[in-house]
Amino acid sequence: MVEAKEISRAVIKRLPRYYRYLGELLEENVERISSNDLSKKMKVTASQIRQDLNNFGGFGQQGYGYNVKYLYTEIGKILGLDTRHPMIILGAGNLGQALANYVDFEKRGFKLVGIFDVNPVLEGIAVRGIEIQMLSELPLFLKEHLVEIAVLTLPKNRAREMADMLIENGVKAIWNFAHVDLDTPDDVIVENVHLSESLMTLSYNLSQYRQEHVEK
Amino acid sequence: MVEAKEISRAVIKRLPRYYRYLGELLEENVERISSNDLSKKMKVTASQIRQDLNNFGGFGQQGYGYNVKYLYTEIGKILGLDTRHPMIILGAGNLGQALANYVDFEKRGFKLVGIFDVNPVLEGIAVRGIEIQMLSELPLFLKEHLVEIAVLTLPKNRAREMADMLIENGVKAIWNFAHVDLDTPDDVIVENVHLSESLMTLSYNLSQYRQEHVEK
DNA sequence: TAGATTGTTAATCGATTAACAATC
DNA sequence: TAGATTGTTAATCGATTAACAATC
Repeated sequence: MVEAKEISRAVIKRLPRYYRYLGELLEENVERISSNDLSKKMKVTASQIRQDLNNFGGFGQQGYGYNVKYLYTEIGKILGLDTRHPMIILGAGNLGQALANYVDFEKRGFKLVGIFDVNPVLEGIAVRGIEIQMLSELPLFLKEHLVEIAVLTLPKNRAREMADMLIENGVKAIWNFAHVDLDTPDDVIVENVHLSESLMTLSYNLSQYRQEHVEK
Repeated sequence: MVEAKEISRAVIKRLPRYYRYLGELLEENVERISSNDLSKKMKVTASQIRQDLNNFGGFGQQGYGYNVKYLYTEIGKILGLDTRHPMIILGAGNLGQALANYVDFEKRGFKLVGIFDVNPVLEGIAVRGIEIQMLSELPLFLKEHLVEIAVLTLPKNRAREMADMLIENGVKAIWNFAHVDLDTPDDVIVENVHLSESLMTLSYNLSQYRQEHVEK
């Protein structure tokens, strides 16, 4: 059977934040929490929390609230953190290496199985136990290994061709740090992280605030 | 005089993307573009483009469209990219160094003036001409230099205390890569980049797609 | 049982799209 | 002038908040 109702992007974007807060509560050994208490911590409305969670099922109990551990586990499942996701990184520059070294990913099921770069100087250098390979070896690698997620941390000119090659070889999701919008078929998931756009948003808010508060 | 109407967050988040596409058109020596043609390139509605831009003024001309260079420049101004933003990085790990090395920021007015870390091994090492200093030197540095933006690329336990210290010393904006929500006064701008949350969103979409298309 | 708090429906608010008169 | 395309108002759609009956 196929899940019918489409869940809005806005809701999904909020799930990881719920997951983070519940994880913290769990570490503090909090057993249960009401939508009201959680709403105060997270600075959202209790109504939104209940509404969001009920997209996926009734995780709470009237008069009690939500069991922290249970809810944490369930959201983890919804986010697909209970399964193993083999992942490769394309581009072993600072950003690629930063992501490779990020321990938490492994905990959440994101298993780094390869790192690739064009720079021959980097060949063979190990990052978290994974030796950097040449990008030219990637097509063969993809034929021999199951890779679910590819992380693109390379310059934008190379990103597009690499995306095409990845898709051709069955990669199903791309975490894209290059400053381009990739053109991909519907069955390939793309999640963009455009850092420069994030910084520009910050810059806008800064200029805006200044204009509103500092009379010239 | 103070700008009255509040512009929605959704619109602001789209501005950098317009800016990017206009920059590309500019490089291709395209002189003018209609909202309709741009909408096809960007895969948004023409209506949205016109609506968005008209929040800031009438940049187009009936029967002609928009002058690419003019619009590019104007959006740049709106985003505050025409002014210099002195910036420091806290945390000189891979991520901090990746951001420090990102050339484009400098082009857009984001001027790196300092890098700080706790690790004494890193002290004095230069990244893009800026020597890494110890975090303990930061309060004094802030008293002697004007810093507008601080980039937080350090572990979450340290992020919160550092944010407090930065704010106390007059820093007006924080680009936060730590996995915490900072508690800051209204006049301090915080832009969060929660990478793990982005990856979880990707993971959700992957699991979701699989459930919808692969019957068990 | 009484009190607390969810799940869910209804009301409100905001954002997107459509339509078209204004105008270059 | 005729054609193109904006700027802007109105209509629609979607997301958030409020309210409350259901129920633990």
